Amino acid sequence: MSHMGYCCLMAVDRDHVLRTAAALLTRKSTATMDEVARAAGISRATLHRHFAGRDALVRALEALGIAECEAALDAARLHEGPARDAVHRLIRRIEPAAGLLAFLYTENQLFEGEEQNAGWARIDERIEALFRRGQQSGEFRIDLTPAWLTEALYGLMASGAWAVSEGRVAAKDFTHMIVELLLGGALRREEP
Amino acid sequence: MSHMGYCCLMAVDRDHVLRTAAALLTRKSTATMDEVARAAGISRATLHRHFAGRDALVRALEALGIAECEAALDAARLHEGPARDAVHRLIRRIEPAAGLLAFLYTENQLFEGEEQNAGWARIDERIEALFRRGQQSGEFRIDLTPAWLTEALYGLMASGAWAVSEGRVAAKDFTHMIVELLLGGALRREEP
DNA sequence: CCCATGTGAGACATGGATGTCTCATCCTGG
DNA sequence: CCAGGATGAGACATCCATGTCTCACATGGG
Repeated sequence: MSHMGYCCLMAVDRDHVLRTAAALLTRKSTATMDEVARAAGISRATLHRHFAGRDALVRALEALGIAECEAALDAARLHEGPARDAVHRLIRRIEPAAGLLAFLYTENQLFEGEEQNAGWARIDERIEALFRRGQQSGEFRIDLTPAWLTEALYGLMASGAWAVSEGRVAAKDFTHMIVELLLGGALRREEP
Repeated sequence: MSHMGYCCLMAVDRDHVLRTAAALLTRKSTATMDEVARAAGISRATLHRHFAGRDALVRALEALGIAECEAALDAARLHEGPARDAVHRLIRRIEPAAGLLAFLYTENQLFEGEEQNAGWARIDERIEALFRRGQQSGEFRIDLTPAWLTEALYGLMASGAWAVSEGRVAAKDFTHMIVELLLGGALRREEP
């Protein structure tokens, strides 16, 4: 416990702050650093000690989102079994992070010129690969590109997260609504 | 031409400014008033003469978006013919405004407490009615609520607009991608 | 016990966007 | 030609979020 630093509190707090910030920014993406701090139950000074500025906070949030996404990707074991079941597992696993992802998704829309975190490219690639596999196995229709299906998945997750947070959709239906809508469109219709 | 006011330029310019601002804010939602003005080819002073502040501009943009939406709703004649064809017509008609709608959709997410324009409620209701009609006629599955289908339509339009603007999807495929994905999910599968 | 570290509260300066105002210019219609 | 409205350029003042710093406190370990 010597070289680990002062105490174990720092890492714990950092994670707690991060998750609180994610929850707040999901609802109000323009929240002030002060609001973020108060939401986490700490002062603005302490918040700034952990994350040097809003940029750093958002970047940390991005890293968290990427990590949770990749964890979900791993846990869903995308290359096993039918692609449609893999999509279902993916969405189920990723649901807890949907709010954070929605925030980051819209946030990234205004990064325009700047290069974005390479993690997103890896994630995009893995999801696209899943849809491609489904197309090659004949499960998914081929007139919708994997890139579009991936983008649509992001859009539906954002819509779903917002709809839930505004009470237009029950939280318990989240996964079902998204899976059914996305798969119903992505699955090739069975011929009569 | 006497009581119409000074000259015809003002109204024309107002519309031009509005559309330019819509195009810019669609790509960069944090654009400065100065950037908006320069994009429209006018000075910040003149922009401020037409729209007293950013709030007023966004509100005007919102009114424009609502007007275009309702025009699309009218033109699509939602209560005629099969519901699935009506959905197709709606998306086709609404496509030109998709970028603006995407901007307003995400913008509205942070209006949190404030009451939002009643126009959105009317539009939501008309779209939900369309999905409800499709469910009652047996065209659409009933396990996805009209509210969710409406929300999903917004989300897919936003995703589609962004995907097109970033070159991940061809602009000419916009309507097809959205209609096929949404309807494929909303349509009841034909029993084998 | 006493010191070190983390923290909260708050002051202060800074920067960026915005609202407002003035003035010179331009154009157009009478 | 001339007067009035509209515009562009720019100067300011202001507001708000942010970055930075100081100081007092408390808490826990040596």
